[in-house]
Amino acid sequence: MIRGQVRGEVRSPALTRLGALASLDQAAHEALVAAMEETRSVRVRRDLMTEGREILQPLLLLSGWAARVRLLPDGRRQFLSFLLPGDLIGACDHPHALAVSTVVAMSDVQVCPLPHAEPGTPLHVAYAISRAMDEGHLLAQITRLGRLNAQERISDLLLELYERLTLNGTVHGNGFDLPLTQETLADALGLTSVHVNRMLQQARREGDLQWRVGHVRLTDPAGLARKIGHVAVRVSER
Amino acid sequence: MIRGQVRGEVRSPALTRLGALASLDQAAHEALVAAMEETRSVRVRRDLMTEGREILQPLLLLSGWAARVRLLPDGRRQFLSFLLPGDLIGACDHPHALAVSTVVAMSDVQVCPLPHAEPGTPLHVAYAISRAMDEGHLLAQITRLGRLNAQERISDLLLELYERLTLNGTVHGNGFDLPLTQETLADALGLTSVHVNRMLQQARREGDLQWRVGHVRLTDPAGLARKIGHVAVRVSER
DNA sequence: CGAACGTTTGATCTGTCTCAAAGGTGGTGG
DNA sequence: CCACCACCTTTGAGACAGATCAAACGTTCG
Repeated sequence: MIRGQVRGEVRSPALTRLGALASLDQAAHEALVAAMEETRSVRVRRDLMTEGREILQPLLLLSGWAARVRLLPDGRRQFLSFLLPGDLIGACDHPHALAVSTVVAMSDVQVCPLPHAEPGTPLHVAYAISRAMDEGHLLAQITRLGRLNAQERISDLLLELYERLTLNGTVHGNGFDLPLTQETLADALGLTSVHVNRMLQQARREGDLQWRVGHVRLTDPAGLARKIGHVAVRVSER
Repeated sequence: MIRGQVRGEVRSPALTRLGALASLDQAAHEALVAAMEETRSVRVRRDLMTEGREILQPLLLLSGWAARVRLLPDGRRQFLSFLLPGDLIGACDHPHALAVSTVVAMSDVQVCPLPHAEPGTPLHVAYAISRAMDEGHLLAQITRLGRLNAQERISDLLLELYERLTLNGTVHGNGFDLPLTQETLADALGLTSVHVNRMLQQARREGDLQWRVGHVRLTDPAGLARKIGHVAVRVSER
């Protein structure tokens, strides 16, 4: 149990999230502190990992947002998923693993090497759960793109982000910072920025949300979820 | 090394694939044979796993096709990915894992419990690679739905299936069996069956492929890949 | 032979895209 | 403190890819 009763330095959204996935023990705490010694900052728009290149070191995202992205030869761009504090980056466990997607910083971010976890330990469990949730988010993204209309896509994604950020304690009064432009949102949702703009206006008119650059507030997350049939990702009991 | 020089009973597309991912040793071979003792058949359209329910036992798909699918409250359906012989089903390693998607049999299939693999063994590596490829396929699906048009989506998916089936040796003369209707294809590609039909006709007219119920042949896979900018999933060196 | 299932066709409609330009807003330097 | 620039957001008009609805046509198989 590290949450709260530990020196200030290790309190962070990233740790709040990992602690929410599994009750971390002393060993986990030590591994985290050790890894965080090697924290490094990466500027917005810089790549953290490149598709097709070997993964030299899996990372833990400590602060800021990143995204997995794929670029088509003709310039089309598709964001595959967003990575938030506490998310693992490039954690796969076979030798000479290649990154299956590029990971780019959506804001200035801090990352550290992924703390080592012995099989069977709480931290190891937290990683497994994190990976399972990641997969759940990819499936949600597929469903969004394949079968939801523009309006639903936007609400569904914002609800996902709302739920994920709630896990690491950075949602306040149903609002949260989101370092995305309407253009990046569009490239995540398979839409154009013009259409995203119009749909956001409509959502505001209907009172579903408030938007200003870098920040959204959902008026009534539960109600919105009901309205569009959104269900949260669940990967283990309770 | 099991490929080929082993009793007939253990030659199968599923094993060919696993052997292609990592050079399997005697231990792997024995684990596979043991697990296959408990092979069970599942009828087309039956569920192999249900979203939100605990995964009692991870499975190995031995023959036939399955698919991960998500159903929306109003009846919309989205196929998330297809599972082919040699693919793992529900292999995640945290306690009380819940299935993040329903898995349904697209044809009559055979499955067995996932053979046990010790960390560090070839079979374990094969599983890790298989999971990484699975993730790659999900990312490909996201890109298809988000940024490709109808024509490209169809070609891209067929190319993926072509490449995956090549891995387990069931492609002959650039053709392969595919137990999908135009309707199921549509639900995988985020289109309507009517539109899939028209785009398939166009592809045939352009000489890209031949289609008959349950079977496709790609005239020139490499050329088609070039034409639409398709790239195969790669997760490790070589 | 009939029923079930999958494919094909036609006509019309609409959600989203495209292109193009104007309006806001925040930050930086003079 | 103002002027300017870069970056977002907003607006309008028109075009098009793909949806919708409805019906007919083939096959396969019991």
